[in-house]
Amino acid sequence: MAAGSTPKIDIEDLAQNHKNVLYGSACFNGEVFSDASERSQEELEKAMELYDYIEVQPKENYSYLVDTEELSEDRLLSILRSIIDTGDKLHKRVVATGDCHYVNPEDKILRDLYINAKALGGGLHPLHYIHREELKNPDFESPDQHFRSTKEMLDSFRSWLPEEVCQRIVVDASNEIADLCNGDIKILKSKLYTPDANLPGSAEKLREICYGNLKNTYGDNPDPKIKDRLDKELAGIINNGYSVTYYIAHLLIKWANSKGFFVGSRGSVGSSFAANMAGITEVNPLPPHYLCPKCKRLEWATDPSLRSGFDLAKKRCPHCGEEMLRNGQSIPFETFLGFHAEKVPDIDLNFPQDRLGLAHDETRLLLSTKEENEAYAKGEPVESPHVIRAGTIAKAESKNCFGYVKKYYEDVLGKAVGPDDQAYVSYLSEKATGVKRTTGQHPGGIVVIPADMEIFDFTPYQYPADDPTAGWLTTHFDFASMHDSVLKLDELGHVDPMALRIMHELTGIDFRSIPMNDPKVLSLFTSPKALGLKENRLDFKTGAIALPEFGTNFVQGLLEEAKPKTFNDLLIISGLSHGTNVWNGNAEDLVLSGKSLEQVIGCRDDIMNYLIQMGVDSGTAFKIMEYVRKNKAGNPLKPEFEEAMRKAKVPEWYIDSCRKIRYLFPRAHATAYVMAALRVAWYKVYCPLEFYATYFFTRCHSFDIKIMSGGIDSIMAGIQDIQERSARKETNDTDDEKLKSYMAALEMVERGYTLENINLMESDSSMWKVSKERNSVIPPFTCIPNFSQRAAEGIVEARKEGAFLSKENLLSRVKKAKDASGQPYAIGNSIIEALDDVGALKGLGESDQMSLFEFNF
DNA sequence: CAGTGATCTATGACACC
DNA sequence: ATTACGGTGTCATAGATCACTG
Ligand SMILES: Nc1nc2c(ncn2[C@H]2C[C@H](O)[C@@H](COP(=O)(O)OP(=O)(O)OP(=O)(O)O)O2)c(=O)[nH]1
Ligand SMILES: [Mg+2]
Ligand SMILES: [Zn+2]
Repeated sequence: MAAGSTPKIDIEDLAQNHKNVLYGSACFNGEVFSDASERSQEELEKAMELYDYIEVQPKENYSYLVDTEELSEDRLLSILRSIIDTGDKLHKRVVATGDCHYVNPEDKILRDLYINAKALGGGLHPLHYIHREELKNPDFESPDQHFRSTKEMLDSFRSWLPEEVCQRIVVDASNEIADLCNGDIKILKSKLYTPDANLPGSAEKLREICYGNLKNTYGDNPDPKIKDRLDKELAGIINNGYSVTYYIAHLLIKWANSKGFFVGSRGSVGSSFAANMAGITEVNPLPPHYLCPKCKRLEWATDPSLRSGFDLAKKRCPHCGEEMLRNGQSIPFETFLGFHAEKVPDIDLNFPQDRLGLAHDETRLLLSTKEENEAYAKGEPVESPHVIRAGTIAKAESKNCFGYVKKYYEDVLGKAVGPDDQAYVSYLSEKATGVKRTTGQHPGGIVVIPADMEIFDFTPYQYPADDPTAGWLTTHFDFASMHDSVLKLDELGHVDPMALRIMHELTGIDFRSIPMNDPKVLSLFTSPKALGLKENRLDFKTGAIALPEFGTNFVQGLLEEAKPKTFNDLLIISGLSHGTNVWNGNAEDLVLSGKSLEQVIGCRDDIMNYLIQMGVDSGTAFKIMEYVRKNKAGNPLKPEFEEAMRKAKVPEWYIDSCRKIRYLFPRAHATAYVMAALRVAWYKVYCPLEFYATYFFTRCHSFDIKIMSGGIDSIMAGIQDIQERSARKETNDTDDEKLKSYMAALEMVERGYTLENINLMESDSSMWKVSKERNSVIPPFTCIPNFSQRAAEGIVEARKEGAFLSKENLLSRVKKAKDASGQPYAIGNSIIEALDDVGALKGLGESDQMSLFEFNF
C-alpha cells in the first residue's frame, strides 16, 4: 500500500480472487496487527480468515511504535504473542517475515531518503519526519529492515520466544510456504507471436501491392536483380509474420494521403525494397541506378565508389531522350531483418505532429475487431484489447534522487549540502535511483496482439498513470520486456512532415518535387553563401542553422571539418553526428590521422558490409553490428567478436572504433533524414520567409519578441546574454530554446528580412505569418509568455469588427465576443499589459473616453 | 475588490525513437 | 569559449490568469 493512502485492491476483491495466490497478513499497518492491538479477540480471528499465512516480524521492525511511545515494548510483544497464539489456534501458518526494504544494513539511509521525500500526489510516508513534530523525543532511527539472514532472524526472535517457536516460524514455516509456490511460472513469452490472423489475406495483398508497384516503377520486365531482391525479401517478410504490419503500414500511409497529409520515413525499414514498393518508406535501398520513367530502361551505376543514386550525373535516356530518374542508396535488407530473421524489427513511421492522435486512432480502427471498435466508439471498456499502446515505467533517476538527498540533508539532518559532502551526496543519489515513480505512454509504439491470442498471454494492461480518462490503454510491462514476442508499429510524431506540409501550403510548391541534388541547397552544408547574408556578425561558416539534425553547434562543427559535397557525404555525416563517441574521440581522430570519411564507421550497415567483405561470416558480422549499435552501456566487445575480427585481419583501429561506439544509425534512417533536411533546406534557400515563419512556428518554443524584433544589435545582445549565462552554467531549457530562436532570427535579419513586432490587427493567434509586401514575418500573439490561446483567438475574433479604439475597448470587445459554438473568450488585464509592454498598443488610450479626448486634442 | 477555485501555461524530468 | 547525438511524447508540479463570489 502506498504511503498513507487507500488500499490498491479492496479486501472483497482479494477474497474473490484467491485462486493460485497466497495472501500474507503484512506489517504493523495491516489489519491483523491493528486488530490485535485495538480490537477484540473475535475480531482478530475474523480478520485472519482471509490469509494463508500470518506474519510476525523481528521486533526491530516495530521500533517506530515503541520510539514514538505509541506502544511500550512489553505491550508490543504481547500483541505479537497474541497474533502467534491466535494464528496457531486457527491452524493458520504463522511465519516470521523480514518485510525487508533493502539488502544491506548500511543501505538503510536509502530507505530513509524515500521515507522523507514527498510522495507522488504530495502525500507523506507514515514514517515521514514531519509526523515526529509533536513528539517529546523525536530523535530516533527509523526501523532497520534490511534482508536478515536466517541467523539474524532467529537471534531476534530468540530474545523473546522459546527456541521451538523460533525454529517453527523462522525456518519451518518459510520452507512450507516456499514449497507451496510453483517455481516455473513463465510470465513472459520467449518466442515471437505474429498477428497473421488479425487481417487475413494480408500476405496476398502485400504481394499484389509490391509487384504492382514494381511493374509501375520498373516496367513489365524489371531487371532480374530487382525482381530477385523483391522475391527474397517478400519470402522473408511473409514467412516470418510481417505481412500484417507491412500491409497496415501501407494502408495507414494511403489513408494519410487521402486525408491530405504525408508520412515521413524513418528507421531500419528503409532497408527493405518491399517496404519501398509498398509505400512504407521513401528510401530505395537498391544499388545506385538510372531509370527511364518512360521506357523503363534501367542502368546500374558503373562506379562502385558511388553509393547514392542521388549523386549520379544527370542523364537522358539513350532510347527515348527522357531525363532519367536517379535513385538507389546501397542498403542491405539484412539490416532490417537479419539473415535468418534473427531480430525482431518494428515498422517506424513519422506522422506530422498534429496528426499523430488521428494516426493512432486509425491504426486501432484498422486492426481491432468489429465489437472492439463499437466499444471504442461508445467509449465503453474493452475487455481484452488486441491493439494497445506500449506502456512505460518512469523511475526516480539522477535529478530526482539528487533532490531527495539534498532535502534529506536540509530537513532531516538540518544542514545544507556543503563542499565536503559532495562526494557522499553523489554516491547516495546514484544508489537511490531506480525506484518506480509513475507509468506513462510510449511515444508512438502500438503493439499488435495476435487475434487468436489475448493480451494476458503477454502482459497485464492498465491506464497510463492509472488515469481512466486517458485515450489509450497501455501494456503494464514496458515494450522492451516483450520486444521479441510481439510486433509493434512505431507511429511517432515529428515536426518534419508537419513543417513540409505547412511550407507546401504557404508556397504552393510541393516538397515531393524538390530535387535531392540542387547545388545551391547542398552548398548550405559547407557555406552560408547561398543565403546572401548582408552581414555575418557571428561569422557563420555554414548555412545549416535551423535545418533538422544539422543545425546544432556540434553538427555544424562536423560539417566544417568534413565539408560534404554529395548526398552520400551527407549520409555519412548524418550517421557520424548521431550517437555518443561516433565522431568525438573516434571517427574524428581517425579522419585527422588520414582515414577517409568512407573508411570510418558512419552507420551500422557499414560494419556488417565491411566485416563480410573482410571474410567474417555473415552471421557473426550481423551480430557484431547489432551489438555495437545497441551498446549504450559501453560494455566491452565480446571476446568471440574480437577473435572473429582479428582472424579476418580486421585492423585494430577498426576494432577499437567499434568498441567506442554507443549508438549507430542504420543507413536507411540517415537517408530518410537527409532527404527531409534537404527538402527543408530547399525552402530555406528559395522561400526564406515561409521557411522562417514555419521554423519559428513549428520548431521554436520560447521567444522574446522585443529582442527578436529589435534588429541585429538587439538580437546580438540577446544571444550574448544567454551565452554568457550559459558559460556560468546559469541557463535552463527555456534559455536554450530562446537561443535557438535568436540564432534563426539573426540569420534571417542578416539576410535582409524583417522580423516584425506583434501586430494587433495582423498577428495570428498562434501561427507565424508572412508579409510579402514588407518582406517580413509577423509573430503570433501566443509567443508572448503566458498569453493564452483563448485570449489570442478572442482578439482575432473581435478585431473583425474593426480597429480597437482603446485598451478598454479591446478588453470589453474580446469579453463580449463569442466563438463559433457560442462560448465566450477569457481575457483580462494581464493580456493588455503584456501587449502594451511589447509595444503592440501604441496609439491606444486607456479608455474610450480618453481616446475621444485625445483625438479632440 | 480580495479571495477562491478552475483552467491554462511553463518547466523539469524521464522514456524512447 | 568549449562541450557535443538530435528530437519527440508524456507526466507531475508550480505558477499565472481569469471568472465568479459575496
Ligand atoms: N538520434 C537518434 N536516433 C535514434 C535513436 N534511437 C533510434 N533512433 C532513430 C533511428 C532509428 O533508425 C529510428 C527507429 O528506431 P528503432 O528503435 O525502431 O530502431 P531501428 O529501426 O533502427 O532498428 P530496428 O530494426 O527497429 O531494431 O529512430 C537514438 O538514440 N538517437
Ligand atoms: Mg525500427
Ligand atoms: Zn527511355
